[in-house]
Amino acid sequence: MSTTPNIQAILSHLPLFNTMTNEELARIVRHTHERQVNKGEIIFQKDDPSNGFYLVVHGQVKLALPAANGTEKVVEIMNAGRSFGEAMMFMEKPYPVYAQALSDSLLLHIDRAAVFDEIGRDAGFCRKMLAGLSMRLHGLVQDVEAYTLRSSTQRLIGYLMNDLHEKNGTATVSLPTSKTVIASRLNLTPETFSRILNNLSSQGLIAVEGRDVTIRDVALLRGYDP
Amino acid sequence: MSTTPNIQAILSHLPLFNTMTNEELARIVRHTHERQVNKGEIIFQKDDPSNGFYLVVHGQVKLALPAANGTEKVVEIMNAGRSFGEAMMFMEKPYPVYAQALSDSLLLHIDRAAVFDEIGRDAGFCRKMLAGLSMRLHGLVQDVEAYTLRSSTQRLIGYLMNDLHEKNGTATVSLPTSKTVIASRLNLTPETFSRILNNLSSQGLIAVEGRDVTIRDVALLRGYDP
DNA sequence: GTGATTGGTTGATATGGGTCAAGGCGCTGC
DNA sequence: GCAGCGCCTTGACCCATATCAACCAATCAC
Repeated sequence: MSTTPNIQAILSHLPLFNTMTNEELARIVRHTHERQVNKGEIIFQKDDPSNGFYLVVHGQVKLALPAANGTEKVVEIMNAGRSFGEAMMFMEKPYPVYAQALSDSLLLHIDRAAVFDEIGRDAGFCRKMLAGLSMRLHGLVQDVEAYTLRSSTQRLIGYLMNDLHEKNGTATVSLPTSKTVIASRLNLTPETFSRILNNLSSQGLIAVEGRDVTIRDVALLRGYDP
Repeated sequence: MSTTPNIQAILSHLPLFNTMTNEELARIVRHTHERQVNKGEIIFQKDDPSNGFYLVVHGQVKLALPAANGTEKVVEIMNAGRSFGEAMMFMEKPYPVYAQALSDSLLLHIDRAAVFDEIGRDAGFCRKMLAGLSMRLHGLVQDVEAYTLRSSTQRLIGYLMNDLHEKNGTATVSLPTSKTVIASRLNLTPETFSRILNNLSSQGLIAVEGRDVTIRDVALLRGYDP
């Protein structure tokens, strides 16, 4: 017995699979298995070989690079609905990052074989995989732009802008995880992250309360200079 | 009359196309056109819409991001045989970078329509496109690692290591373009680039003569600390 | 040949963000 | 209730790399 939700039902709601016939989906499901991970658990290590890709059904996962003296650099924070590890499936290379659960999470792992098989049968699926990889690539170019061309304050503002649930004039962002992890994602130390929030607050541009950030004037913040 | 080489012949030697039948190739060729560009010429601007991808037949192209006060950040330097612009073809987004010829170059432009068409017919082709995108993605992750986790000296050494034509103990790298462009690629100012080369030289680890860098001891350089 | 332009080097100085250290606040466990 | 631990903040200081400025060498225009 298990609390297993219906894998096929889950997949059928995801963009990557939602145009598949039941028969196609069934083939995928046959090569999919669930993986329940606890907060802090490592999903795969850097340099592990890849034989499929993962989907976050619920929970939260980070991709990160090990850095000096046990520290890390967070590359991506992934919430429910996102997939990861596709790219390594198509190459003969091991994972260049490791994956760790930020909270208790339910993942699906889809075997490379099923994906390769389906690519051969379904050009639409192939195009979706291409689109997915293209999105990731685009995101990484944005990241490179941010890391190399923008100041720490600009990176933080950019992050808020992406995650904000735009209301009218005032907007709110709920940070999806700890400030330390987000700081790392933005290539900042927690200290600097804290100071920037503090600085923007004292200028009246934002208000911070725990993980909730209120943006007084979106346009003003977007145009912030230094 | 033209000095036009045979497009089909060129394509047939590239990994992406070399398993195609003549018929398949002919379809691609029908949607391919040459583009001769002079040194310094812009191939496309950031935010231009994409309707295909490019191949460098000969010459050299850089992808770059505009930065403050007319400067730029070089994202990638591409030599003959490389392709670029694939990812944007699969999304509804404009180019996130601009492309400029670093030397007089001959490019091929392959229309998105031909690619999409061929993806529908040839799963092998699709897999190769996926592999190509995956390689780019992997490269960008490496870049992110370099920018965020490594010192300027380590980035420069890493660059030399990738480009070296490994001999026995001693190795040689011929910088593929000006030091200024490579510096930008590594997210360094020309001044810092120059100083690092100088510094490594004075430690006897490398010898620099114009664009030729000789590495005395590859293992020693690879293990260099700061 | 001469001036102008491009690419590279060198030195002096500035600074953004990191590092180190200490302390606070709010959990969770018992 | 309080010990202990994560997470966050604050302050003092430091350092890697950028910036600014001057200059040199090679190449190019004509």
